Amino acid sequence: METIEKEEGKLEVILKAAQKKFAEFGLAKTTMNDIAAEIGMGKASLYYYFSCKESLYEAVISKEQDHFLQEIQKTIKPTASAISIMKVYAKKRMRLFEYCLNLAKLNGDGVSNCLPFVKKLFEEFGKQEVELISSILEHGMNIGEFAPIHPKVEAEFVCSVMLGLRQAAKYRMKESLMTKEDYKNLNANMDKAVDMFICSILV
Amino acid sequence: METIEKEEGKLEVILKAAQKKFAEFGLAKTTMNDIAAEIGMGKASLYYYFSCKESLYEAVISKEQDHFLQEIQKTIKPTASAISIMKVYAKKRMRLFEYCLNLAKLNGDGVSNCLPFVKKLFEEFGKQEVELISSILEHGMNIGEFAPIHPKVEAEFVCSVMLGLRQAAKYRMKESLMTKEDYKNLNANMDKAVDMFICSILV
DNA sequence: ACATAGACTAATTTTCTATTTTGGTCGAAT
DNA sequence: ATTCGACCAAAATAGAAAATTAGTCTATGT
Repeated sequence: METIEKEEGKLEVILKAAQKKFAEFGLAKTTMNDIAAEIGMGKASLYYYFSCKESLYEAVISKEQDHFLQEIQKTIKPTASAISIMKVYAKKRMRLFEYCLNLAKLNGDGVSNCLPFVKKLFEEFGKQEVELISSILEHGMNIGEFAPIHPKVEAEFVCSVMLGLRQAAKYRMKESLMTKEDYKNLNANMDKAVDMFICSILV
Repeated sequence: METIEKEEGKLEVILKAAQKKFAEFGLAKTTMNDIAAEIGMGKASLYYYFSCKESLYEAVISKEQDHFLQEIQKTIKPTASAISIMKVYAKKRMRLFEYCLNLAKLNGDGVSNCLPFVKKLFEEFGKQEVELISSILEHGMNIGEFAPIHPKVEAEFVCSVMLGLRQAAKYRMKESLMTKEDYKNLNANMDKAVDMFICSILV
């Protein structure tokens, strides 16, 4: 029995095409045809794998979310100091958003004018990130780096600041698209904010 | 020669009506008729005082801006510690936005999908606030409370965080309107962020 | 001159309708 | 198990018709 991997599963191929098209046009402006055409398939065939457009979009977001959280998890070594983990977190978070474009869009566009199920996806991701940061903070408390705090409360605060800085960057930018310069500035602000936060909870 | 003040100037009356209506409906959805009707005037008469709708809106924003900056200036006593000034600033800023509704809207709504002249108004206000905070930080440096920093850079960072937190709050809120609870949370986050910031630049 | 407003216009917005596109289904083919 | 052409109903789009609205001009009273 040979497990040949020359071909990735069809599902994977579809997801990649969908990821690409959704990132390019957004959920509303991407048609099922766009996605099918991208991989030379018939539109109807997509419905063999996904019950509807929304579920395909959900799968794409889920994929990016998993990738995001998995990559972040890698940076968390129980041996490392919580301080350095938090610092690495901020940096890696920014870099990951460049790959997880749909996730980034979810964080960048307003969530008020979007479908309820998209809002749910965003909130779910937010919750998971709060959870993750909570665990880092707890780790820091356990090894005596951080003062006794409410991990969840503080994690929510940090997430608000990070989300906010991204929004503020979009708000302030000159063109309708963020330039390299904008990203550089955003990165700097993120690092600064996280440093400040860490400083504020040191023992 | 007697200076009777029983009647406020017509210009003032118009500005108040415009402020009210713009705050209620926004720039686009407020008609010159709405404003004129509010004070029992003919629409055409407004054009005796203001050349166009935009200039009337500008005047309203200017008025709120002046009020905002003037009120803030009051809190800055050269004798007070820069630390306390910054803390008061954060609190007063939030309270003032509840009165300067059009200014708050400018800060709350996205600025990307609006007229260029509105974007300019926002940027101008932003600049003035950066200037103001800069002066507070410099004051703090002069009296030896704050470490040697670049006041403008730090001021811009604080403004980004404050703008961002407001945006994040809008992002996270359940309803399309902010509840008392949302405001309470936003207030807490603002205070916390400013405290953190102050802490980060102490000598 | 100072203020005000009715009547008017050009431009913009809104509304309504005809047309196309798109999400989704089904049965046939492979 | 997988793919797709043909089809449908719903949604988006486009374009013309109708209604609002910003702004002007002139007349009128003060």
